[in-house]
Amino acid sequence: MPSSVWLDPLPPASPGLGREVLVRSAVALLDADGLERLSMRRVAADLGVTVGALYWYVATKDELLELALDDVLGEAPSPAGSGEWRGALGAHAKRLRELLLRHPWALPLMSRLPNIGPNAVALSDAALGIAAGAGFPDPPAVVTALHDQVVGAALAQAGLRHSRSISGDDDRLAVYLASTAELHPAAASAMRAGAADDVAARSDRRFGFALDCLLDGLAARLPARP
Amino acid sequence: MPSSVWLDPLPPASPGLGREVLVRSAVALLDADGLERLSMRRVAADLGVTVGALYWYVATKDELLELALDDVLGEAPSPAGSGEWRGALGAHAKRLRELLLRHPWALPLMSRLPNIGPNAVALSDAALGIAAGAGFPDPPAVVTALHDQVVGAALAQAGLRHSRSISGDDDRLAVYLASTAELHPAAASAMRAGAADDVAARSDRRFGFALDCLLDGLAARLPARP
DNA sequence: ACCTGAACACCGTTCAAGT
DNA sequence: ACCTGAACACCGTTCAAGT
Repeated sequence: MPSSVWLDPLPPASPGLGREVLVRSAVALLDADGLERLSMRRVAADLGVTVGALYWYVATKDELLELALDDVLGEAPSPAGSGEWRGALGAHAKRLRELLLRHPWALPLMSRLPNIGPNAVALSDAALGIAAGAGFPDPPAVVTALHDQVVGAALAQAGLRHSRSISGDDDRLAVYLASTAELHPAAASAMRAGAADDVAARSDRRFGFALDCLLDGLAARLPARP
Repeated sequence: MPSSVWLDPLPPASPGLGREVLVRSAVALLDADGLERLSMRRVAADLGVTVGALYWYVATKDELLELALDDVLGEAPSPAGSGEWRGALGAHAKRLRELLLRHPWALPLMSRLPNIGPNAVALSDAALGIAAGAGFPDPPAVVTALHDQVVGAALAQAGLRHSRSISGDDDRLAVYLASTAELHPAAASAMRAGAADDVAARSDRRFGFALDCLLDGLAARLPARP
């Protein structure tokens, strides 16, 4: 029976540890060591407490992760509603991408957990408001298109870090690339370029390109204002 | 010291279990129960063998996951190079999306593992060929834009399944929605719609919309042919 | 060459018992 | 109300020992 933390009544403010303390510790550990290395026991150790104590504040590890996910989503300032829609939505997308690159552990969580926390809601509400204000007939479709591009780009960039970490000092990669280059030259040369050291800058450029294309396509579909 | 299965020499064909058997079992279990429930011990049980036996064929669980990821990537037929680029790239994106929706466990893996296997390479090589043939000055940028849109859409849809699974029978969701509707009416009504039962169809429509916008933007940037 | 059996250091979660 | 201590059923990985 799947559920979500956000559906339960808020716990009373307490003299004990408190939920926020758990979440702060979890986010810090997540940022430092990644999703795979986070364990309830590590959070407990970080807080100088026994594992069992955590279960007073949180029913399950997934609940804690839900809270951590929404917590970092709060880092993005709600986009300003004023000004022209294109700049506003573009800036919103860029801020969201930077947030996700700062907290890459949040990406896999979005496919596993509800993600209906208050900060997620506030974020998408603001974006929906901009799209509606611009006159788009289906604001959720617009926001989804942008959101998906951002998440996909952040996920790909997180994945690139792993390909890159094995490329520098390892010449087994060179022989693998040489072997694939015969059948698939274009992909092999793209991978070779991926092993270079300006990955972050190139990812930035490519995201900007994709975002511009998407916004152009959206603009072309905007009905004329009355 | 991170590495990848693909950099190691191929293991000899053997009379024993064989790598392919492990991978087939892993993919089947992954499809049935998801990433979180996959364990080496379950794979071993599925094959009627002891856990330790698996480590003769695979150095680590992550290696097995790398193999499983590339295995399902082989399900997508390489896009046909002939015909006009827009239809070819659009069909490619749609096939990739369907594949990822069939194997949602592959999505989080792409942010954690190298993903440089032969099927991944073949897939992107074919897409790069189409973009290059169309005359785009930077084919990787084109393929990345499409790929990211696909992955983001698939990830969001996988996440929606979780929000939906708690919504049907639970009226705590109704009170949560009511409470957020005051501050964030647009997002709340979008979430309410997300609880309806045509999620898959609406995700299909929205992905088609985003894809069309993106392709329009790309087409507008295509230099005139000589 | 391939596999078993048993061990090691971890997990998430539960729950009596303390304070 | 909050936390400890200890237990339970799991993990991934290693490795001697068997065949």
